[in-house]
Amino acid sequence: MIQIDGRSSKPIYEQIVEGFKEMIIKGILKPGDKIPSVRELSSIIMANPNTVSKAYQELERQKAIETIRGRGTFVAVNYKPRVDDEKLESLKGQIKKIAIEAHYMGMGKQDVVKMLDDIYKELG
Amino acid sequence: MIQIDGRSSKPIYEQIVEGFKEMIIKGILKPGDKIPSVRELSSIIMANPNTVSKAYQELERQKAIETIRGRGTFVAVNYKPRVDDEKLESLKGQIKKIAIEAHYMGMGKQDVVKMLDDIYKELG
Amino acid sequence: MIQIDGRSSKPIYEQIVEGFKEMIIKGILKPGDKIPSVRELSSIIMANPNTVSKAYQELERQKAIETIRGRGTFVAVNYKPRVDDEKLESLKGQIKKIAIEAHYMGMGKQDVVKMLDDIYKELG
Amino acid sequence: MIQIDGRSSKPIYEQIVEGFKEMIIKGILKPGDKIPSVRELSSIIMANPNTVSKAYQELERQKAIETIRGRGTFVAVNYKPRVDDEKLESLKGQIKKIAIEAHYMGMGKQDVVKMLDDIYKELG
DNA sequence: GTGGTCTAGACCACA
DNA sequence: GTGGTCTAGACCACA
Repeated sequence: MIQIDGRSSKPIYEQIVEGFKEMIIKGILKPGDKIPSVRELSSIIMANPNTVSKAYQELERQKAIETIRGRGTFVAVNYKPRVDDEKLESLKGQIKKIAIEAHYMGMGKQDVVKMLDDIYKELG
Repeated sequence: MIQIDGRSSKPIYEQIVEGFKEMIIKGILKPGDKIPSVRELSSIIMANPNTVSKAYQELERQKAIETIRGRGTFVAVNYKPRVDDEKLESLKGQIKKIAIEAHYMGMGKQDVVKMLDDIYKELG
Repeated sequence: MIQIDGRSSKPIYEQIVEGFKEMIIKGILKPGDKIPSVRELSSIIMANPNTVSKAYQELERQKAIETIRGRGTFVAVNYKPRVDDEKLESLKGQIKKIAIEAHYMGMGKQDVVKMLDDIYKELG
Repeated sequence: MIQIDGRSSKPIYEQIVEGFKEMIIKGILKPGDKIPSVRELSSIIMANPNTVSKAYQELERQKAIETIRGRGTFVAVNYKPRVDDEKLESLKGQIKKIAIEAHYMGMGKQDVVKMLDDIYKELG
């Protein structure tokens, strides 16, 4: 299901959040699909339930998933993109960072766009 | 000179590193240009000297700047891009994250490429 | 009849309790009216019978409904308001919380009173 | 400083969140004021640092406070009310609940408005 | 020192 | 069983 890299500098809860969002975008998980309970996932990926819980709460805050009392947790059915000024600014900052880093690796705009192409192919 | 945002979630030392690299790419700083000493910069941006020092060490490790004993610190003159496999993988990961986040903000590939265009215009 | 939102953060049994009290205040349910049995309601709203039972017990404790052995459950006929000090304090706390939250949404006292007006119109 | 009631059914972290917002509204804490560090407050109110941390993160998410790296945590200076549809709906629901509960305590609209008056006097 | 992350483990309300 | 809350305690990056 979700691949967790304990050696990564990226926090586990963040890997979980991104992992689910990626699977949803790829269509591996569809709106309305049930996802594992906190306890289930924590035992699967061998992480503490609190860590998984933190990830789920973040995903719920972002409206990517929703919990239905007594039924479980599901991929949100009515996700509406939220255009948040602050988030947009953050995204721009991240892109700028990538452009700079790419440049320092000898890569120009073409190369970055190429990588972007590959990513989008992977995401389907 | 360099803009530091203490409110940002991005560590200050990282902001310094990125700030210098950005100024170098934009040509505001040219190879051979002298940059402020750790003490100078730390007093200018009101940051802990240790923080500035850490940033300079990172810039030096990346060969973006070089220190000449007794003379000061300078923008590296003969920077050679390094195509590090590990870094390339990290870059790809960052781009994927951006694609996913953009998607969750209702933005598709076109929009991301558009933002990339703007960034490259800004970097000149 | 009663609308239950499993996605709400509000417990289902609480939604049932509030739902009945609202219908009674609105006059949709009148003193002496029969209400569904636990089993009936639980199958209607697709909830666990234990959940409905808990709600009914709470409503009974508050004297809003009463069960007559062998006959069924009914809206209480002679409801007497109870001015419980503890409850009054709790109510005040809830109102304070609303005032604070409203303030943080840029709403002043006027706006809250306006909302209160609307609510009372809705309740009839 | 902040009063925590361990006997309350309201979670400690929520009491902290509300407590700060109340003090800010009352003007006891002003924009730019420093608030205790997580560790300080946790030792003051004798709660676990994690609990305080959770409260601070929530306050930061709500833009009520902000952390400046290496300087500490402060009451936000540029708070802008956010008019969130969902939050507005939730507020309405809470007000309705109050109206219903008040009614069941024999209190009408006038009484609720009176309580609201008192609250706003207290908040200043 | 300061906050962020994580684990282990407990208790509780809810369904 | 399920998620939410909390404690105790550890480790780490950052300043």
